[in-house]
Amino acid sequence: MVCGSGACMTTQVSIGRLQALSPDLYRQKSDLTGGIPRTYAPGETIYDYEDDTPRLLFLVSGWAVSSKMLPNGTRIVVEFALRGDMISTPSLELARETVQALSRVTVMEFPDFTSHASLEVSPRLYRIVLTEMMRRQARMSERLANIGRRDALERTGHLLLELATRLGPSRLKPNFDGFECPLTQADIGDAVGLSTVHINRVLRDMRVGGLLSFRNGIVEFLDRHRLMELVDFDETYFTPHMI
Amino acid sequence: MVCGSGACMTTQVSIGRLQALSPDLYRQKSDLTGGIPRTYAPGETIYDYEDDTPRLLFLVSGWAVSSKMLPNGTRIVVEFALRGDMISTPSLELARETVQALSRVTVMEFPDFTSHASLEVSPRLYRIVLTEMMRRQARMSERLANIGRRDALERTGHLLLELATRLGPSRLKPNFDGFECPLTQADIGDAVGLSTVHINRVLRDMRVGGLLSFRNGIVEFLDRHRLMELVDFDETYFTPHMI
DNA sequence: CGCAATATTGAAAACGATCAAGGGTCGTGG
DNA sequence: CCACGACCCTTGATCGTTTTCAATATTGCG
Repeated sequence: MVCGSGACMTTQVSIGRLQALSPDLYRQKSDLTGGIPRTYAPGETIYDYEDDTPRLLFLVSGWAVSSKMLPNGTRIVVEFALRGDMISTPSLELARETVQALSRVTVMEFPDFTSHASLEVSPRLYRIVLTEMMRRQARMSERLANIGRRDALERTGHLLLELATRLGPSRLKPNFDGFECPLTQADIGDAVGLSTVHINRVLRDMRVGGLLSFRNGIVEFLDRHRLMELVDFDETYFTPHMI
Repeated sequence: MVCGSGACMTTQVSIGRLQALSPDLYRQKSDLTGGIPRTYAPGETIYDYEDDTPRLLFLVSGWAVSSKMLPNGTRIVVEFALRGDMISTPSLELARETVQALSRVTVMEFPDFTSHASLEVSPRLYRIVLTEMMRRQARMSERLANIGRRDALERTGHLLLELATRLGPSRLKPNFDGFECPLTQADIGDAVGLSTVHINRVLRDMRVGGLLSFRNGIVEFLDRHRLMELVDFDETYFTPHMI
């Protein structure tokens, strides 16, 4: 479905790179020493439940998608992972999810201590993993609500607003309300349970309605306030804990 | 939405009761000593993110539902919890979920060690919580796929087959393939993202099609094999890890 | 420059929601 | 014992949304 583009490359991750994480995350995650940094190109598979042994992966920069294929040939996106997110746990194996890079991505890789009873693990490390899993569950719970009980406009609006909120204030240009977004319309459709064609129509309606524009990999909120009202998006769902 | 029927009652949970858990679960969960047993009547609220302080709750017997209300007035069911499931974590607070009893229910309650950095916690306890969260994520991931990429028949078929698989072999009568199910059609609709009316029609179609019957709180598989094929249900998704 | 992936639009059809009305069951109180 | 209300189930008719199919741009990239 997504064409991989070569083998995984291992690189050095400089301190500067790690500090691309927000201050809070950096303080917390920097406890995770001994990880192996790796980078992936867009389209590459980072983790595949079928081939790979469980390990812990933290996304340092870039976008990744965790999805699964169904027997009927369709795909469902379980979540889009952003910098700071833990993108792999043994649960992905249970859930049969595959993680792929959507942009150039840097991850830190750790051995999966949760499978080895013998490993002595610091409570602090356990706490970090637990926290990440709780946040993931909160995101999944929100996605469930999105797909299950909202119409097409609300679903796509919610998804893009969620991503904007999780990314934090944009640093693209001054006075620009939006973000760089490597998703295709097919990705969005697979995330909100709609066909690609319909995502296209919904995005057009939003554009002509002066709500938001998504072209050439850039999402711009033309009127974020009105969009939030229209899809009734509650920002406090995602702040401050979930970001 | 569901009328509570009185205050929560605290009772003794005999060893016999705890052993209602499957052997594996019992062996594992019996490490959890010091919990407080409680029982709830159908319709009672077990945990409400708005009122309650985080704590860990394990379902010993009965059915519970974890759901959330959306600003647009609709409800989404995040999961149905069965015996052995951990039904409350701090993530429910993030995700704004409420847990209610669907039948008479017994739970074991523990303080939430994950919020208190000071608490010395055994790695074993951490492991149990982690395992439960992984299983919950796997279930949520499956529910996401169900709602997002399947039609009405497949969704309801999958849900009922999943519940049957998680419950294990029925002990109702010999040669009976089915289970006692305290869900209403509205519960099912809120779990799979369909209207109550449509759930009703789908169940009728399944009944007249000789696939399954759900009447008076009893789900009976009239032809489980054909149903599984029709909705292409892959049992290995749920066995053996997830049960 | 050319190919492959992605985006765009229209028309027709399928699917599920909604509205409306009625039926069954259970528990409670007169 | 029956009447009543609450809750849940059931069915028909209609409406609206979203899917599907098909054809045509457009974009990105080697």
